[in-house]
Amino acid sequence: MRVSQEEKGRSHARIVESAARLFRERGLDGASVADVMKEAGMTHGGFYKHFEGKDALVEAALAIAFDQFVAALRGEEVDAAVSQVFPRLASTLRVGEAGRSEAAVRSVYLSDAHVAERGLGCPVAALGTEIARSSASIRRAFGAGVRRVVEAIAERRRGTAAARRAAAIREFSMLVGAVVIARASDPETGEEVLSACAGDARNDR
Amino acid sequence: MRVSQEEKGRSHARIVESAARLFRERGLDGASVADVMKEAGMTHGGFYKHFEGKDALVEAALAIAFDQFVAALRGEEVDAAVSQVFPRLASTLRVGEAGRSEAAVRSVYLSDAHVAERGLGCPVAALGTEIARSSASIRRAFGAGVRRVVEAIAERRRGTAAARRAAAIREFSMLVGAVVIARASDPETGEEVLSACAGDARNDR
DNA sequence: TGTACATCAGTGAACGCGCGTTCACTGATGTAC
DNA sequence: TGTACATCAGTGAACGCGCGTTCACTGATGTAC
Repeated sequence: MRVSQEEKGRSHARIVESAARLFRERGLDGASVADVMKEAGMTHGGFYKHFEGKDALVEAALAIAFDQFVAALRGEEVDAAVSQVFPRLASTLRVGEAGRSEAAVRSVYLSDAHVAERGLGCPVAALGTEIARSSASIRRAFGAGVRRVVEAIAERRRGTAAARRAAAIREFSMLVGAVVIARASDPETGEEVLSACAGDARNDR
Repeated sequence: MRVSQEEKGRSHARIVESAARLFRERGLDGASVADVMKEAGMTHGGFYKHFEGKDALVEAALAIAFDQFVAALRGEEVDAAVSQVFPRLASTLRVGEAGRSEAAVRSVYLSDAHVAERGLGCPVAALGTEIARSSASIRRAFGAGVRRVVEAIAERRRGTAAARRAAAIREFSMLVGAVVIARASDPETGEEVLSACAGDARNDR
């Protein structure tokens, strides 16, 4: 039966949010269109009234996953579930003070909560290697998300614009690598990697 | 028809090597058992004379992918195709001198050749986020590979054993993150990330 | 060393299954008058 | 404001397809004597 335009809008939002979580949890291949529609409280047939196909859903899901993640990095209001994954960022990171602000991003990104919660965490650490094999259009959307993340991290740093940006890229790369490795390894190896990356280089020299 | 034990051994090796390349190129889900067997010059039915199932093949493929990668990092003899991806490491990195040796690992890992050649490059950057969703047994094999890589990188550094190891983990995490991001993004974003990570932090301060 | 026979690596058809997508249908919504 | 009708969001069965795995079969290899 037909539903109202407002109801359709709400359905659309539920589909995208379910996709954003399920893709990060189970991977792009591991979450089917039917899984996403079921999670959104519908049956799979109606999906094509909202999207051209699965690839379009992936792009929409990536966009809101990056929205949520960047908002958390900026210390903006995020919904309750997301703020459970990035708690300290949401509550303390609005402070402009550079040193502490940088350290907070690192410790929250490498936290057990974030490593354990793929579905609500960083889309790069959740999906990176699979996106690399996706269409150019999906990779363009992903790259745009990466640039927004880099800007959010760079804002918390000192120095010239170029230096802050380069440092933010190096920091983000290390964080992504650490969480990817930790999630893909046995717990002991994972914990060693996380704690080595959580410490600053100066502590070990 | 039955073949000799030597022939079976050669078949086994061809299957594992095809798998090691195809899994890295196409992903664990993207490369089927039939694809791997075809690449090895056989039909899919015979696969189960060699492995219990696809998971066992994934473990064997990861083991030799890490073997090749660690050998390249150590500057040991590797086969011609692999040395095309890691050329400078194979030829110059046997030198024990720390500073230059570290820089060589970084520049080779971040090279265009490595970023472009998923199939023969670092298994972590090629498969990390998919392995994270695999069985505990596969993750244990992966973690063991990660530890071997960390040891190979740590050997090229100065300082106490613990400091070298921690620094190697941070360096490897950054390299993995940078290549994962570069491959998953549009070319412009990818190049910015690679060049920011190739430069040392001191250049931007 | 030769012979008879059991073994088993590899083939290719077949299996059940879940996938992305299509389609005829339903009935409430939105619109034209 | 009320009526008649076109629209279309959502349902659930069905599609073709490729997947991992199984199986009967073949015939060279390996072994027992």
